Amino acid sequence: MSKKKSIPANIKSDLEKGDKIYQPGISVDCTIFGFHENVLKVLLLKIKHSNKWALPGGFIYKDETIENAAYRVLQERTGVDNIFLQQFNAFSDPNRSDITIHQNRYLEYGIKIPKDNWLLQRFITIGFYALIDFTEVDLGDAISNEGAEWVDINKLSNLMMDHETIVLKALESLRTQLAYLPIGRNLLPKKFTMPELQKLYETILDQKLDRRNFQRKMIGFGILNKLTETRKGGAHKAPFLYTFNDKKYQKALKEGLYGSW
Amino acid sequence: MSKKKSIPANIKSDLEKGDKIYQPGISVDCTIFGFHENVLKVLLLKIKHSNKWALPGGFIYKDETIENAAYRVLQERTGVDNIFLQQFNAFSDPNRSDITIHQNRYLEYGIKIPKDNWLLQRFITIGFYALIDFTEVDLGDAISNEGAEWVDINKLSNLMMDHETIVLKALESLRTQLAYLPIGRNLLPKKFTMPELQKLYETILDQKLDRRNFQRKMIGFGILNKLTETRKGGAHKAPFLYTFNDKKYQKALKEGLYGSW
DNA sequence: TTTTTTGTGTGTCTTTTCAACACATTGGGT
DNA sequence: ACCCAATGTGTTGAAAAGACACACAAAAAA
Repeated sequence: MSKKKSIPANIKSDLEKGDKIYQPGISVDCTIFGFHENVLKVLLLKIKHSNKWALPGGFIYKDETIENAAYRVLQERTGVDNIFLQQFNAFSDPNRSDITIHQNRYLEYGIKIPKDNWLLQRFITIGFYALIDFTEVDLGDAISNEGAEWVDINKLSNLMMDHETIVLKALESLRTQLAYLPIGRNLLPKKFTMPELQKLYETILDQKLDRRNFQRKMIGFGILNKLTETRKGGAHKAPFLYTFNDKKYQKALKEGLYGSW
Repeated sequence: MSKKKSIPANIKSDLEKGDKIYQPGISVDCTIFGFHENVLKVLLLKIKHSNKWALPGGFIYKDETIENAAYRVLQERTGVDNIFLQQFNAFSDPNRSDITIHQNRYLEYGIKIPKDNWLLQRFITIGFYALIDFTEVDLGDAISNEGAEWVDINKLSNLMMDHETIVLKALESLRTQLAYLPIGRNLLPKKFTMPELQKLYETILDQKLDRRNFQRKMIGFGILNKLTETRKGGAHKAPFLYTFNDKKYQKALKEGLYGSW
């Protein structure tokens, strides 16, 4: 048995008055994608006293939209502002919840959650996925006391509840969107090279692309600014740096990269 | 004042015990698309004692998925079995609800809904869209006592709450999916002609398509069976009839019409 | 300093796809 | 029997996609 610790005020009030301030039975969960060292990663939270991992998620205040709730969660966890956020699916398996997670969380403070407490109800969760510039996130700082880590999308294991399903569905949605929407603006640093952008695409799509055709296609989209600078320091010929043309990028986000039919 | 009518048992129990049997604060709303006389239509319900229209929707039982709830709603309203159903968005504007609609509904029976009743809470709704063979729906039969009507997608008016927003978003999703998924299987009768299929596409996309290129493209997808029969009776050359190849159609639904990159 | 290594920049050719168009065919109307 | 209008089918040129070759530059090795 662990020694009783004093319970933080917000955790206590969530338990006792959560049903008054939150929309009951609904939550948001965010699959946060980041790109680092040529690997696509998702931000996961370590659950205390357990070997399981969870997606950052939260509840919805009675007077806010789910989009706002998702953004709030992202802000709290990453501190980043420049985020692409996209709702993609609601998950509603009646058995998706795992009440032991909540119970263990409060057991730490010597509290047993009453059976009829709102936290132990069935929850339906709205899945969002977010694209974030890995380099702007400071895990130690903005993240809560529970451990947080970027996990390789291909090495997921021990996710709680249906969170692995959610991540995989998020990835599927991202891949689909990649076909007709520009991405990268939020996953890469301000300045980046063409090979870096290509690696990002290859990683998300999980397939090799032809270097020269990729470049021609990307430039054809007309959303890039080629800079005169190059990225020195690499072991070989210095590639040019690019930035996204914000105006045209936004336009492409609205209208799509192709004109459809 | 209208004379009090006796209240149906299920309506009464919904009010009194709805919070016990339904997931609170969540609903599903279905945008049901049908295609008739070269017009894309949605199935709307007339709200009693009001000039407003509503999407068919419903609540979610505590032990069912939202997909199941949506399917249940469709079954109740259309009686049709062969339905393509797709979740596309959750709508969560805190002010989207309109409690007067519920109140008026119960006022008919002389009942005033208590302020704290679950029905008057804020609701978040999950939007589904459905594709249905117009010819298989019998409005008079399966539909509830409130009037139901197929309404031209271009002539929407007086929809309650945010239901017009939901319909438009559904249409947008349908258009997007059209680009990489086969549709038609559920919107057209078993046998159909190429011109009919083309009209469907033109209507959804709201643009003219070249007759010959369209045919080549469709056949190229490999999801059609060309029959030896023709559709006689038209004033001109009899077009061939087609059916969908169910096996290949299902495969295309899973994998998409193109192989992506 | 010179050479080697290797990832990057750019051009060309071929193949495939897409888009525009022309003519023959057929069923019903007159 | 003839005409009309919509359907069936083929062709052609333009555009996009895919495959490939060679030149260049920065760091590392010699």
